[in-house]
Amino acid sequence: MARPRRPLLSRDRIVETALALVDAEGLTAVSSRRLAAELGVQGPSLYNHVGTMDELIDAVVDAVLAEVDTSMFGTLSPENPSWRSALENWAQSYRAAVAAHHEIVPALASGPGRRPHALRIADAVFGGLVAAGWPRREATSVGALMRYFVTGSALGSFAGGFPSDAAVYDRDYPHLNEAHLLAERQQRIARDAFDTGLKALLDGLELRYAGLHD
Amino acid sequence: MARPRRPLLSRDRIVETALALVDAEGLTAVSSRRLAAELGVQGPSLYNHVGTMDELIDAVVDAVLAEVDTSMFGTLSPENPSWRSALENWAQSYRAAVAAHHEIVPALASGPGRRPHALRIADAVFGGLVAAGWPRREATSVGALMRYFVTGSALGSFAGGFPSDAAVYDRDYPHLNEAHLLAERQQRIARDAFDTGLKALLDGLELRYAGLHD
DNA sequence: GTCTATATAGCGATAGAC
DNA sequence: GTCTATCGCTATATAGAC
Repeated sequence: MARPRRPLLSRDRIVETALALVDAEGLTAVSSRRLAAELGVQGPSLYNHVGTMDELIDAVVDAVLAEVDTSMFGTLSPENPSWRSALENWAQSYRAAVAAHHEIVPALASGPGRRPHALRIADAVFGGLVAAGWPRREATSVGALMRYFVTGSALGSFAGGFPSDAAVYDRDYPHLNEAHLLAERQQRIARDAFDTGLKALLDGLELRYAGLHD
Repeated sequence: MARPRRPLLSRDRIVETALALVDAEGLTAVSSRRLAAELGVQGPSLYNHVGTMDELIDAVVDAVLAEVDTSMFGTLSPENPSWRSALENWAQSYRAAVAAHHEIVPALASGPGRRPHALRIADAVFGGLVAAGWPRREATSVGALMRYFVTGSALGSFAGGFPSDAAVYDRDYPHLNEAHLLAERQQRIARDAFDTGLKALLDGLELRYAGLHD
């Protein structure tokens, strides 16, 4: 085939397909040839729409971050300074987005990169906190430390994925049912730890906020 | 050279050299050939001591975790229930270990894997918290959530490394000095966020601890 | 039983034809 | 804008030297 009348590929379609592939088979399944095959195309064709493979993975991560809801920060103001519920809502939304694509986790850690939605999120959080009465310098710290906790939770909870690990469990737990129970139990523990940590963190921040405003 | 009288390689020496290589040139510099060259040996020779390259990286990560100090947890008891300072000390030690080898960060995120020291750490934390009066179920959550925050901080603070990014900054900030200032500033922000978050988290946990014991 | 040598398969990426 | 062809790279398996 030579040049088709209408493009077969687009950057969006590539990113979309790559995310589906990551979800289904993990990050290592994404190679130029494999992904191209999924798109009904030859490997090098991708490079007309994407600079490098690393850049593509970055775009896939950003697509996941696009699902994070920061809308509540936009409603904050001196009259409605409910920053606590905004942070809580955002943290849960972030966790849910990563949980829905847990194979992406290792890539999440590879630096901030150039990820528009990461910036959008950081900006929304910072703006909301300032609007709710946090000093700018404090708001920077709070935004960062909340991000630390949320991403750390995502990593700790979902990294290394259980599904693909089933074979490993098998050696020690010959009954697959038990392996599933183990994974579920681990998930419940992670959920509890996240909720407990989020509450403790927000409680601690309320103390700090009160200390700043007396 | 054929078989030498005395082994040139050992697993420890390989891991040690790999860590030095990671520190100096980053994770991507570690390939079988490159690492073997560093050891004065041919690439495939490594496979006599190491299963796969991934397993080696896991061992390198574990070597970093070996530097994390958990000794204070061993001193906790009903008579000395100072779990707060033990957690604080441990968190700072963890951060310091990762900071000393920040190029390792992306690997830190690739699942728990089989890392003996990670288990040692989790066990020490859990044991100390229980000795200090935390119920077992709560201690599990607290250990996990603290790990979330600490690893998330390490990732957020050190991922993507600044040194190798200098070229990227260059485009927007033609003066290298400014790039350095930027990196330093970013480091100070991360440090502030970590300290603020650690304090808030521990404050929140003290509230919880008090709630459990009345 | 530890190393070297060789070979396979797959990777990202580029060049040039159409 | 997609193709074919190709380069140089990688991890890893296997065979054989000593």
